[in-house]
Amino acid sequence: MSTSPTSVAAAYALHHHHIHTHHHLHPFHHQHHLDTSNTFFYPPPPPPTSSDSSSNNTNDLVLQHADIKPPNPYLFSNTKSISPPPPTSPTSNVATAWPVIMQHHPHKAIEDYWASNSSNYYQPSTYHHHPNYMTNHQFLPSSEHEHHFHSNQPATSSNQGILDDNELNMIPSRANNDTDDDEHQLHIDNNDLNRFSKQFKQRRIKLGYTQADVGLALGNLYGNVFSQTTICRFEALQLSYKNMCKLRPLLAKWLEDSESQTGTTNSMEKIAASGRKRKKRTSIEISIKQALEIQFSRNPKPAAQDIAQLADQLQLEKEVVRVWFCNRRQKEKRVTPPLGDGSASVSSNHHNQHRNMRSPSSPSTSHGTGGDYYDYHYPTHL
DNA sequence: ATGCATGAGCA
DNA sequence: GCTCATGCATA
Repeated sequence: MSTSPTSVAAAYALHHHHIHTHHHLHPFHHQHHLDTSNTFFYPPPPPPTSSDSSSNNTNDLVLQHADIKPPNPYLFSNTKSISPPPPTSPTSNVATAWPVIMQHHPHKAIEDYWASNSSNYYQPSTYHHHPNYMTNHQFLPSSEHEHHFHSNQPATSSNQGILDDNELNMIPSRANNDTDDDEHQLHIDNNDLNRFSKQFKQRRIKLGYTQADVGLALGNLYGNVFSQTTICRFEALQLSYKNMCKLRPLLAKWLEDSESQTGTTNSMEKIAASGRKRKKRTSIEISIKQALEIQFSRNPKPAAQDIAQLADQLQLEKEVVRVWFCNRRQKEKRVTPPLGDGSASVSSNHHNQHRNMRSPSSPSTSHGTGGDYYDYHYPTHL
């Protein structure tokens, strides 16, 4: 909150080219859907004051991934298709294969589900089904790295003083704390990410771009667009460690390019909606959420049967409950996980992930801190 | 900024 | 059915 009212531009353009070849002037102009809140505000004339004091260390940010190819002019250029982006940089596991994958293969079960709940679905206005949309899944290594997460940094509160302006100091964190050897490396990365994300946000704002703009720009650069949500989460370190690492080089490059060519104009358009129905977001009552939280603290991975039962008790669809748990688990894996109260910590057999101890005081009671959303204090559960 | 959702890929 | 990346819609 407190963000400028214009901060959210939830429109996406999908007119990026896929790597190989063509581009196209996107045929879609989706003008509606610019509902009130999601207005478009395009990069206001970047007040480029290059050499901003704080940016003295520009390199500090953009460098690390030397693999990233040099800046290109096609940033934000709507009309163009630039030549193929770097298909094979290391970082590019991220941007390599760009199959235009757009086939839907509906799972039978889902179809059935839809059929029986048609009223709960609507036509999404997404670019997901656009031919140029690509998922990043394909080039993702594979899921292993489970053990890389627990290094949670006190992202917010602990280092408030930081980056006030031109400070680039590093995050205090547990620098000298060499508890875990194998984790050592990770901490470094985490600090790096932490610092980067902050700087990124600062500069992004300085350049006058919204999170949504950045997402679109990445599409121009690499061919794959990202949503405002993703950029937001990146800045807030609310992505998995791996995901953060994957996006960092892309964002670093964008930043570099943007800062170098101030003044470029750009235009982005949203593409038309298409495709399939999307389930309406179910709103789970706060009390129900509390119950779910309690269950989660007891067993983050309930069996199908448990889910069914829970769903029944809570009067929710089983699928909703299942998804809730999936999302909840994912949340635990973010670089900056939700703060939970110690008492409810997950049992988990594998190395217990230390949650970030952002505020020593923990929370289970209603404290006025900003933490809120998850500060239900588990009422002695069932 | 974030809650609930989708879908690919894997087991 | 899970994980993981990602996003629509909304608070």
